[in-house]
Amino acid sequence: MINQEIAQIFRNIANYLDMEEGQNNFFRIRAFNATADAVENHPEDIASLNIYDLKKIKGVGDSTAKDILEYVKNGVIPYYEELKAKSPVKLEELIKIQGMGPKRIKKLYQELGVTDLVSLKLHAEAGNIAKLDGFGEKSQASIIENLQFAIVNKERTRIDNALLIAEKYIDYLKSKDTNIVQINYGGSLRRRNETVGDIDLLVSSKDPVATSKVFVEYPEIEKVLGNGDTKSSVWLKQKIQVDLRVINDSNFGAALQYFTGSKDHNVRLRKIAISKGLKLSEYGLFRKSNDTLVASKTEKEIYEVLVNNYVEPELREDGNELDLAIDSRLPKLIDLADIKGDLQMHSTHSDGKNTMEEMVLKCIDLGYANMGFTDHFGNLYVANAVKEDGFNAYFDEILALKEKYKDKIKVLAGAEVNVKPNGDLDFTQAYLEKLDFVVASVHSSLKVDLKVATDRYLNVLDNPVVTIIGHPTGRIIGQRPGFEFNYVSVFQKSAEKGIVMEINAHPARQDLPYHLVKSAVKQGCKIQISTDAHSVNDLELMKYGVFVGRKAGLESKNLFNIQKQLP
DNA sequence: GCCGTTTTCGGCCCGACTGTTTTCAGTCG
Repeated sequence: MINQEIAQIFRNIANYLDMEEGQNNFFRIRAFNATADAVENHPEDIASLNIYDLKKIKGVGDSTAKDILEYVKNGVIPYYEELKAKSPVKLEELIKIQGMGPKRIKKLYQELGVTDLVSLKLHAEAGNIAKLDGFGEKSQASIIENLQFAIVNKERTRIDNALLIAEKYIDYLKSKDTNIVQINYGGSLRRRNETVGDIDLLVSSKDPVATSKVFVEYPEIEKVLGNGDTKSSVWLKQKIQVDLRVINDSNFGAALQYFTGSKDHNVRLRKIAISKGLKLSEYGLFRKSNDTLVASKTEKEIYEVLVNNYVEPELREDGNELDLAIDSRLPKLIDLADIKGDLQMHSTHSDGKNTMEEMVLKCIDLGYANMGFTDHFGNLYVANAVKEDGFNAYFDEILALKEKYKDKIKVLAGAEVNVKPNGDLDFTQAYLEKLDFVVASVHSSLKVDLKVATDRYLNVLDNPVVTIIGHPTGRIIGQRPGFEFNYVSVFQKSAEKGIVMEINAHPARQDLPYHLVKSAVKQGCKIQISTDAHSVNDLELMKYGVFVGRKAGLESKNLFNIQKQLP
């Protein structure tokens, strides 16, 4: 995904414009920032879009669409290069420092000749900054302190880590402060995005000041970034920012709605409010004519007044979900209870940490109706894959467990078979035909062009033993982008052949990603959510796959039911 | 620069916090 990279460039452009002398750039600056947000939040890789699709993204217009195409083609945006060349200041590195914006950077350059982190440090330590108008001792001290933070790269945090951090923080707050009435996290974490930039906590409290104080006393804090009566921010040792808002309990719903976003969703919802003679803010939904309160206590009331139906947080992205709500066509989203089995897991036969029996017992614990072993098959050296001579030992153990636990769970014999570059399966077909099901997964030749990747899948789909395509894009979040293929033609063919697309629930994969799940379902594919567990504990990662499914609008009827396929 | 159910021009969100002011500018979300 190139989105983040391009978004950052548009932000930098906005910041350079903000530094320009006397120009009235206010709205252009805002437009560039809006484009940056739009690009960053767009679920598809924008490198794969043409000019028409780019311009369909709200916030991307003629000029920025051309910039994006230029960047994808040549790796530079000429206008940005011009701005950089014209400016003596290394804005990109200075702006990373908390509290430094375009105006201050400009002033420091004009008065002291600060152009980069080195000269900034020099002047701060020499005490020159405190002498400037608009700066003081505190600003100078904070610059010195924050200089070390500029080096910390603010990477996005994977949802599983963010969720753990948020839940732990909430537990701490609840245990230390009895003034708290309601507490929840909002933002992209609540919308279940695959990664989050920061964590937003929302609290209603009988004593906001006391709650804010408890918030900044959390032992995991590395640095308090701000601390007011109703709003505070901290940077944790886990390298993630957490923002707190404290509000009245009577408008908790309105505030939660507001702070859950997304921005696009909220903008559209506010417009709907206006069209009904109402106005929506974090303080509630009000009648515009006389400011009387219409709703604020719960999100549900607000949504019901505005769009007839409650919209689940996972769906609140581009605003189109509001049309579905108005027409009462929202999907009834799956939840964890709809998951009846797990069809991708590994045991000690390949690279798993637990024995088959330990895995079976855990799946019984989880209340599943079925489970399938899918140890690696083929020439996957790193994964200690099962070879032809190991097949019987593998298969017989599953048969024994199948018999032993037949009253409690249906144990299935499967395999995760490696797909060769040409789309053939890397195992003797006659063995595979004995299995209950086969997951075909690509583990190598990940860097191929679209045509090769598409043909590879089209060939896999012709093999009658294949039941499920495992982690279809091959991506690892934060490490590698995965390969692209012609989604529509592959999904169409898999729907025709009754071959199922996987949502690999492992938080490092979340593959298919939600926008591709949408596309697969649109083409008629069934979806299987599996954990790809390599240990007993990994079997509990299922919820992350359910999050992806919910974001995609998945209903239980879209889920694969292997029981129906078996004799 | 972007946008449009008042559409090709004329609008474009705003409030909390901080540090510096003595009523506000800059930053941030």
